[in-house]
Amino acid sequence: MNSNSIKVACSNCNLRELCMPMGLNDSEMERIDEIVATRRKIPRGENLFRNGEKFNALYAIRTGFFKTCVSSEDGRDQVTGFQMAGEIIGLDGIVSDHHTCDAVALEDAEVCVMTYDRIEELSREINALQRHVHKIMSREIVREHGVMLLLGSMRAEERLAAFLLNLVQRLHARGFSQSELVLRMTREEIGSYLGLKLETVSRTFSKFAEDGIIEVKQRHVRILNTEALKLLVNPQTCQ
Amino acid sequence: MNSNSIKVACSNCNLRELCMPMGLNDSEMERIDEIVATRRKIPRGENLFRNGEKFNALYAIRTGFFKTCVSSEDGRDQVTGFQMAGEIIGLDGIVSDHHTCDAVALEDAEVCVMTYDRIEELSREINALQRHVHKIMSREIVREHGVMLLLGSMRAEERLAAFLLNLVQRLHARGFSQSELVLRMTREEIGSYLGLKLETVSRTFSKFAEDGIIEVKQRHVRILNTEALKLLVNPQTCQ
DNA sequence: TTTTGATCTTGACCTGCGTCAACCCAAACG
DNA sequence: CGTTTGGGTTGACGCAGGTCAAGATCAAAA
Repeated sequence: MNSNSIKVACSNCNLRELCMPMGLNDSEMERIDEIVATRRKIPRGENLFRNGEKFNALYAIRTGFFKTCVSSEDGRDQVTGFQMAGEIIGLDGIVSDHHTCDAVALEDAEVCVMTYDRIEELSREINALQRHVHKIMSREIVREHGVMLLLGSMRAEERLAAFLLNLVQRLHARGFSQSELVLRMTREEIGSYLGLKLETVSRTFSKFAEDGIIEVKQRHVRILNTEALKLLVNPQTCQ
Repeated sequence: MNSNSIKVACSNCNLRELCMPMGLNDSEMERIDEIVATRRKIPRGENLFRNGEKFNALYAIRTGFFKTCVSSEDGRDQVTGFQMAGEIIGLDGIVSDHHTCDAVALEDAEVCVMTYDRIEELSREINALQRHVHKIMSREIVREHGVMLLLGSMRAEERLAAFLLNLVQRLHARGFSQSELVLRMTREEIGSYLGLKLETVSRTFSKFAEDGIIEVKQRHVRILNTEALKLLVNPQTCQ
């Protein structure tokens, strides 16, 4: 019984509302614990998985921050998302049994490794888990719809405003400030995600700062006027 | 026993490889048939479902052609996909129990209504179905990654080329020509999907036609030079 | 402490696509 | 059979954001 063995259990993980189904009875909870085969630490800058690798597990982020990105054959790169504690990555691998994107840790991270076989097995027996898995995938589809809307129809300021609001909202749900955040990614990565060049991201940050909407010092951002950001994203509605 | 009653069965549907799992034994196949509760016809221009409506079923397209679109509160609109026979729509509704986008028939269509409760139930018992459902959702996630790459990093010509190639490829898989297609959507809908204005779509079609890559007559498109299109999408690679 | 390399900022200029407007075309209809 | 109407095309022009280049800033290494 080393110090790790008690920690590897969803039932006493403080992130369980984020990545596990709710309303389980004790025996179900016990079984769910079996899903997490092992933990894995990923130092900043390293890959959790790479495009082309064999898929065999989903990962629940315990600590740290990731980006996922796809790339076309000719080297074009697109960040498809930023993931934080409690979120699940690896869903892209199910369809072809191989991962189709890269997942890179943007800070030292630790993930729970959940083998897909075990998830399949258990979700046949525990209805709540089955539904939960479906919901996680559906949520990802809906999130991506939102990104498509952003990439397809918003201007630079709107994109960056939406991005910041989304980030603080998710951080807030994890107990962090509603108005202050530390960006774990570079301007270039933000730009890639938002379909902008890094210079445009930088300029837009400066513009927001000039307008008194935010304060920026390198990767530290303080939101001074949330309403103004919301207004930027939804010009007509909030007037 | 009316003429309809024999038709409502996946086991003798010619689209079954497209929307159902493979390698089932007879008794499993029989059970799968139960998934399709009913069929529904949607005339051109009508909605299969709308944003906000209660979710309770997924739909397999039997005939016809759909678009799905999301819209922001301030009326911005984004086409998130075009779906054809054998494809499944409605996955967006699972996460919140309500649909989060609109599905509109672009030509008279018929869908198989598969209630979600029944899918859940059966996929607990039939492993192949469970895996199939997961794969369908994962495939949608991967598809959307591709769209994000397109929207985030491609120029107009590249986007339209990728769009055309994707369409013919899917049509070809359904037994249609590799080089000829009839667009079921307007220039504006193509533009919305690709993050372009309809004028740009029209101009780019004309440009392709001038360059001898395609022939366009209204919504009829004939691809004269597939390689040129591929080259546009992947400038470096295919040289 | 200095050096180095990565990241970020800012300016000047350019261009791809959006905007606006006029016109064309074909199917639907009285 | 002319008219209407929704969709498509094309041109002229402007601008948001890309490109290129020069510094600034900061953290890690030496």
